[in-house]
Amino acid sequence: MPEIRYRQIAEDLRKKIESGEIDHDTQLPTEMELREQYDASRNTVRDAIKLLMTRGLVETRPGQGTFVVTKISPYVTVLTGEADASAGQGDIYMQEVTASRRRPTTTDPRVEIQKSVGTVADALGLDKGTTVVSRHQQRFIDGTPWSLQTSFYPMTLVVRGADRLIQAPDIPEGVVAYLRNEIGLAQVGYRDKVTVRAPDANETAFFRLPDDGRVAVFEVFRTAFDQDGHPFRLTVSIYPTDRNQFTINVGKVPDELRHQQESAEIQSGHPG
Amino acid sequence: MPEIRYRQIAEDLRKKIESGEIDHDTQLPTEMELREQYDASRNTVRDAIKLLMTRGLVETRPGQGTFVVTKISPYVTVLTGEADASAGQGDIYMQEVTASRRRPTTTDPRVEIQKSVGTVADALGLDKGTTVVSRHQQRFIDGTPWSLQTSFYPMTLVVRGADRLIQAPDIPEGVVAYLRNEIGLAQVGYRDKVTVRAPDANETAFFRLPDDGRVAVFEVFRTAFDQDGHPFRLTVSIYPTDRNQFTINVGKVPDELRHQQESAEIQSGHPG
DNA sequence: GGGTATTTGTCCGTATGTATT
DNA sequence: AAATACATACGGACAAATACC
Repeated sequence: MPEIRYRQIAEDLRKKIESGEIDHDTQLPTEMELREQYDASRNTVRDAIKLLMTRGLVETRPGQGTFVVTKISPYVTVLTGEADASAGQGDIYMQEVTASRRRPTTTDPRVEIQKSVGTVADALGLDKGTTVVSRHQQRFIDGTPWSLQTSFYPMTLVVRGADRLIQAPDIPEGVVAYLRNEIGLAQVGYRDKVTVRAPDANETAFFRLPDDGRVAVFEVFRTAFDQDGHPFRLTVSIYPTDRNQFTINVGKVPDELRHQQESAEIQSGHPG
Repeated sequence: MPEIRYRQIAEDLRKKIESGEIDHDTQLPTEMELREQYDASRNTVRDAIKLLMTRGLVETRPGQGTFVVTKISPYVTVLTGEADASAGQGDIYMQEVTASRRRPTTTDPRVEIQKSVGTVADALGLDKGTTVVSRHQQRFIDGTPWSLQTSFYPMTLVVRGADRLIQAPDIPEGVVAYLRNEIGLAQVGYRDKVTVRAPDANETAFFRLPDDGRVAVFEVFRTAFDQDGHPFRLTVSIYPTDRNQFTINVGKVPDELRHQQESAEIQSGHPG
């Protein structure tokens, strides 16, 4: 154990939190009170609190105090669906297994024509700088920001006749079904790559994350393949790690009986 | 943009880093130099550096300086293998697609008899407190800590004849193959749940992570099901998020041609 | 709405400790 | 042993956000 003051204080507070002595969503003593309790300076107490913050145990609210964070029941996304997913609701082809009545809503896609950068060109098997169509959406669950999603398609698909990719703000039957019906392009499989990184400024704002990099985000790259084994779409989805989890089913698995924990809590909800 | 001094300084440094003006693995100006450059106090400069640290852009080394972090090429783990995985090498049943010559090594399992806690009992469909066998392993790639893995089996499997679960330190043909041959229990599928959380003290030490909670860990729960649709194993695997990534293949996907980036770097290697 | 007390956020200066070269 | 650079700890001052009257 370190003899360093602010770590000792943080350790002591951590124990009190995890033992339940200080309950969820309740307030810690103020910095002045802690300063007296531990006979340390206010800055040292603040260093201890900062440590607990990066560890995700507490949060501070200016003008109010320091509070033990409330765990929110996570959104569950199943990454293994049908390979030929004709899931039907526009670009939302990832199936969601969530608690009862949770329902995702989605903004209309923002459609752009772009030069493909390295990552996109790489995944789609194109040369860097090739023109691609991007369709960007914000997704919410019960009104709270859930995910940012951008799909990239080679411009050649539009040339081949799928012109609604760049026209229609929304494609009700789903892009996969549309491409199959319109130009005979079928999705036979996809590959997901899941990584974690710090959020950028846009993501921090949209998800209302703390503006230091404490809460990381999942970055899911989904590359879809057609009947010839060629990639024809890259979808990049971003999810905050503090309220999301993924499920992957392989082989024969029973349906998930979702024993919903009673302690289901309202979305944390900084009053701000 | 905020008029807050330490955020301005952090922003300015971030731009210089991301524009490449300060290259990877090179040193930033010292705190004293930054103090003069920005005409701020040393503490304010340090606040800026702390912000860049939680965002994972720089790292500090006492006695040396502040350095731009070097991204390390990630270990890639494929979560979708064969449902009846008889993968052959003991408890390592997750297939690894990694750069050339990377090879995992594994410690002998530490075998324990435990009372199942909530999570384990839940996943295995047992009552809380039921006896289970746990087999814990540390896994390395090229000698660097890669993953911590613990598998839980109901004690009833041992009663049914699979006594090497509690005896043998290692089961060369793999636990799945052993259970099939010994007691006719076949794995027909599994379900993975992937979450991210802050590391605990053990994990921080084993992975040699910074001792604040900056670097989170993946927590992968794999529940394996037998031919009757009953869960018979829970495996919990921990991976640091800063050097791991997961791949999920669904449907028909081409083999991955791993265009290894030339910039492959040695493991970051805090000299500590 | 306004004013005030409370609480955290920012910024400064200084001193001393610890790790590395 | 000495110099350098970051880490810890203290104290003080003022700003900003919030709650309450």
